[in-house]
Amino acid sequence: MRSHYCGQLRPEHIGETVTLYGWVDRRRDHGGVIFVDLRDRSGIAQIVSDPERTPASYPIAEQVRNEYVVKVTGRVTQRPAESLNPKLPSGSVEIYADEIEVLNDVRKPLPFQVSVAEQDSVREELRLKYRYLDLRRDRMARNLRLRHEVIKAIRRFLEDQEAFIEVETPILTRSTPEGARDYLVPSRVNPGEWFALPQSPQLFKQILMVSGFDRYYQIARCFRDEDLRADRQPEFTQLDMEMSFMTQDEILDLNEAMVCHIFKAVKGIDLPRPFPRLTYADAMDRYGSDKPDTRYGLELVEVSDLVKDSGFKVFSGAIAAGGMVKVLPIPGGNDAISNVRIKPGGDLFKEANEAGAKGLAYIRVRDGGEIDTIGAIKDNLSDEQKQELLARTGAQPGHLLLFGAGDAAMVNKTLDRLRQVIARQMNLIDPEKLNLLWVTDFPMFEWNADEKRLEALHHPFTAPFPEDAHDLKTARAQAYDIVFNGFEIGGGSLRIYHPDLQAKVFETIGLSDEEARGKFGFLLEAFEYGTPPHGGIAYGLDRLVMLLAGEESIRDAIAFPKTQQARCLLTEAPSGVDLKQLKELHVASTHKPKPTAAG
RNA sequence: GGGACUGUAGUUCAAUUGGUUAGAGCACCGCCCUGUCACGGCGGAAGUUGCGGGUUCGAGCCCCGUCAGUCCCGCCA
Repeated sequence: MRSHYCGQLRPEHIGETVTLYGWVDRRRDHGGVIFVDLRDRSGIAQIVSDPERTPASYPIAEQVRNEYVVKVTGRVTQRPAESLNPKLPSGSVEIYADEIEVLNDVRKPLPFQVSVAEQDSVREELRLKYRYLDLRRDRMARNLRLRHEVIKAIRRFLEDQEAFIEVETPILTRSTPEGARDYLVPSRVNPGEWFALPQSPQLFKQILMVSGFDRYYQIARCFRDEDLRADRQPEFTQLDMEMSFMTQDEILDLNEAMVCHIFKAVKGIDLPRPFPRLTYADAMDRYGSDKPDTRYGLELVEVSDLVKDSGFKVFSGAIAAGGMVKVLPIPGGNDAISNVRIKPGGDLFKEANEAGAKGLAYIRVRDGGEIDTIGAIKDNLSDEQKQELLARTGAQPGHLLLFGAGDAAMVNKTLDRLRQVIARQMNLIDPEKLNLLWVTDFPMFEWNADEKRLEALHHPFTAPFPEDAHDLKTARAQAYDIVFNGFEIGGGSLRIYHPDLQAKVFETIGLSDEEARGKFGFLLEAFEYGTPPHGGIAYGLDRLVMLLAGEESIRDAIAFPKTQQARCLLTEAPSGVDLKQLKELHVASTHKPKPTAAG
């Protein structure tokens, strides 16, 4: 006799006598024959009980109701073909039960329907409060198994094929140099001192390179105390990697192989290699984004030089102020997008407005080829300029051209948003497409207008290209992001390993030697003992799983996620604590803890 | 910190735009039928319309506040 947990019955088990455990999905009895659908990882195993053969089982089976936990012993048989409904997730085998034992009851009614057939959308609040039931549902169970398969594929590839080892790094640690708020933990034995939960294992993995573990990885939990989004949780999982003695190209190549291995293992898909590589400058130029969705066209065209001397002040003024004018050409946009939507009050205007644009100039190319546009363009651009515009943007009859004018960051942000919204609305996205690409050559720094200083775009240990190192302020970094269908799923860089270059970078971002020593002196000291050239990458694992599962929220890729208020509805964390606990931790209470549900 | 949306039976949704006893599907309970798979038939129970206040002859609907959830901006290597 074989014993199975939770099903796994397959046609090759026909004829065997098995014991099966699981949750009953449905129960019906027909003429003394009991039918029980048992939830199974691959669908449904059907249990049949015949009271003529097994009279003793009938009274027991009668108790079987939806969601009850049962143990079934019986012989596996083929189901009659005509009884199979191909639209339902039923299995092709059934068990002729000799015995059905109810192992446990379920409280009724359930907070929401869990059965396989009922996949109604349920309020997320309820799903999170009763997460154990939510995870019993097909969709979530599938997502968690997919997550497991992804992690398994990562481990197989990195450990078995590429000789990486996993090293765990501390959860109780110091603040890392990344810019998010830390979660803090008071130290009882060190009054007044605090640990921080890691925002990433960044410093430890670089130290491991100094230690000679030249191929490190970790499935690492990370914490950032910032506001939540559909794709951001305060506690998330990173695939963290670091390796020594490798060039950027070698690192990208290895990572491509890994990503392909994952897609093959969990989706059975062979991704074409190499992945396209776009420089940051190209990505911004063509898409206005450093994580472009290349599943559709709608590429941007800069026309600053063409309109810089025009009488249209919005254009010429923007350029005079150091900005740019760019066009988003939309094939078929003339019909698909009405003026109402572009003008104040319209949805596209609002999108542009939220990105910082004051308005949206446009040109329509009517189906006959004649041009229709706003007055300011009509009056202030010559016919030659208009024709040149059409030629430059490849505009054909039916095109709509939307203009962005102003400082480069705003123009790119505006047109990037419009590009995405319009692609979605005009159904330009092929759901079958899986576009992976690298964005490389990021700038080292970006200007922080609030603090009036340069800031490391990636982090301050990122190495510049050697040929750019003479002028760090404008240098390109040896940094790279991997983008999947418009989502950044990972990013990394080669690191600085020479103290004098590191000092120059600190100087550039206005960090004094003293401050740098204070923040991560231990790392700088470690670097004095023979640091190998090294670099790495980190992937947002939850986000990757979300995308592979076709979900739109990272919460659907995490077993026990937090709400947008960073609360856990299942455990009701965070919660107040006893004053006694606070005293032991040398923490003064200034806020009354919120009353818990328990009172 | 800010903007938007949502909250009605266990659940998913209705409620003719302020009108009298708040309905339906599924789930639940009871009975019947019986190789069924979203089975079928008959019947039943189920509601402080998130909570508090206000306007009104009258509020699920309007106003104010509050709580919770979602999406977004800010924030986030």
